[in-house]
Amino acid sequence: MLETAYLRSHPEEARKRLGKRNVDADALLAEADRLDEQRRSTQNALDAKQAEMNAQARTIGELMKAGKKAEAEAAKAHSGELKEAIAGLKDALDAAEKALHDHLCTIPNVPQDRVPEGKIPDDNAVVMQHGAIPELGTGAKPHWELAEEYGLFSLEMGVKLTGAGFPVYTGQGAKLERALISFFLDRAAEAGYIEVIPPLLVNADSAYATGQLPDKESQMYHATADDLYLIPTAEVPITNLFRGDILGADQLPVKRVGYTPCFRREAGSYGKDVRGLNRVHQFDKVEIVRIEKPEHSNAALEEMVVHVRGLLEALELPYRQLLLCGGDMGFTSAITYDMEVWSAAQKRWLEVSSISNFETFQSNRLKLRYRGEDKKPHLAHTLNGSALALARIVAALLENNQTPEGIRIPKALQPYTGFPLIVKK
RNA sequence: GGAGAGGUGGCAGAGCGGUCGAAUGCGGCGGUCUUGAAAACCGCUUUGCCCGCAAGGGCAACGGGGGUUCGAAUCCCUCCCUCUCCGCCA
Repeated sequence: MLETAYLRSHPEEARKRLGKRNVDADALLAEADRLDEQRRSTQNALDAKQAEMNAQARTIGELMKAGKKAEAEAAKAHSGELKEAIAGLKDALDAAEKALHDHLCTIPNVPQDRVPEGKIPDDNAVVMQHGAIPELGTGAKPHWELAEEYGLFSLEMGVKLTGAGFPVYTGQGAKLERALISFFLDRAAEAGYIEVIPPLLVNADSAYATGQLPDKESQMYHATADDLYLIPTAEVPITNLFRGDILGADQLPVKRVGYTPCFRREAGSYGKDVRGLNRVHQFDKVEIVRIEKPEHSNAALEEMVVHVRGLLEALELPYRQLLLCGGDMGFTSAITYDMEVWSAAQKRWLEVSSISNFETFQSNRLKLRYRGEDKKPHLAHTLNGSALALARIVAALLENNQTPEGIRIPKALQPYTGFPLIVKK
């Protein structure tokens, strides 16, 4: 959620930056301005009445103490209408605050200046590309066929247990999954991220604070008996760890990493996007989260990108880095890089990481602050990135490394799998 | 799931319905003293919103919500949470 203070102090900048989104920036900001103005004038009126009320109560207290009963009673006479006025203003203030808040919830974060213009994924900028695109011979198989052949995972088994989109990993496939998780966690630890194993269910307050609620409710599984939500990403519990905190300047930066399964309903998806592991309802992901001072958040973003590139290079996967255009960015982000790996049999790029700087958009809802040089609390910047999302990495690894002898495991991963080659069962 | 206890400032812990945003202790910050440090002593030390260039001022907040009252941290209702014991259990 954007800060009204920012909108008031930088109206032109906000309008310009928001203009890169597929939204009517002028209308959204004008309405925000109007509602904010209304809220403040109501607040002023209420404050004045309450000050009056307080003064009167104090007077009556003093009269009572002095034993001037009659005068005290007389002073009470006026209080009825004051009370009524206050009640009315309170209702008006609640309504004004709610209207403003609801409206602010519909305004996406303002993109940074370097975010490219554009409305669709084709407008994203390719920042860099790394690694040769492998040419597989004829007979190359997509990962879902390889999975069957080598007994690595089964979506059919998942259907029996749960429903579509819940893979069951078996044998070397299960081992590969576990190896990747350990590998990613170890690399993050080396980079200074402290590991966290959070709950997989969160309450509505948490889901709200990181922005999954109210707008993306349909993305999450909801355990209604206890009113808890299955996390769609570790970002939710890990970022919420710091909800409401005021961190000391010496506590920054905060660097956390967490492995969790992620649960997504993915309502409305269909077609080639959902074949095999391309899009599933449950997948494993290692997520890195950072809390930074504003002046350092963009440098932190680049550090995260370098970290993720290192992972992809260690896995010997061809990849490219995109800078998302204004129209394709997530609602809460100020700037996002996507990392995509080449899936050689499908001959397409698969998104395996999204690395974003949210600036104060999330921390405003989280009320996550740090104490600045001036000893006062300021909203911190939050960032996160996948490092990495497992299912699609597995898909690319299987496809790109298939050979007549079996599926080759990248060297860096072999200490974790314990085998250099996936062979037929 | 059953029974009981409790939710106050960073922590601990007070608080007759009337200047209580809140005693006191600890912690933290600044200062005096000291060659330095410790100790001792003195002062400061919550957050949000609003008005203001600032100085400063106003309003709100003692788990959440509602009620009683001229006035509530203090009384009533309700919800939530935590802890202890019992049951069940990886």
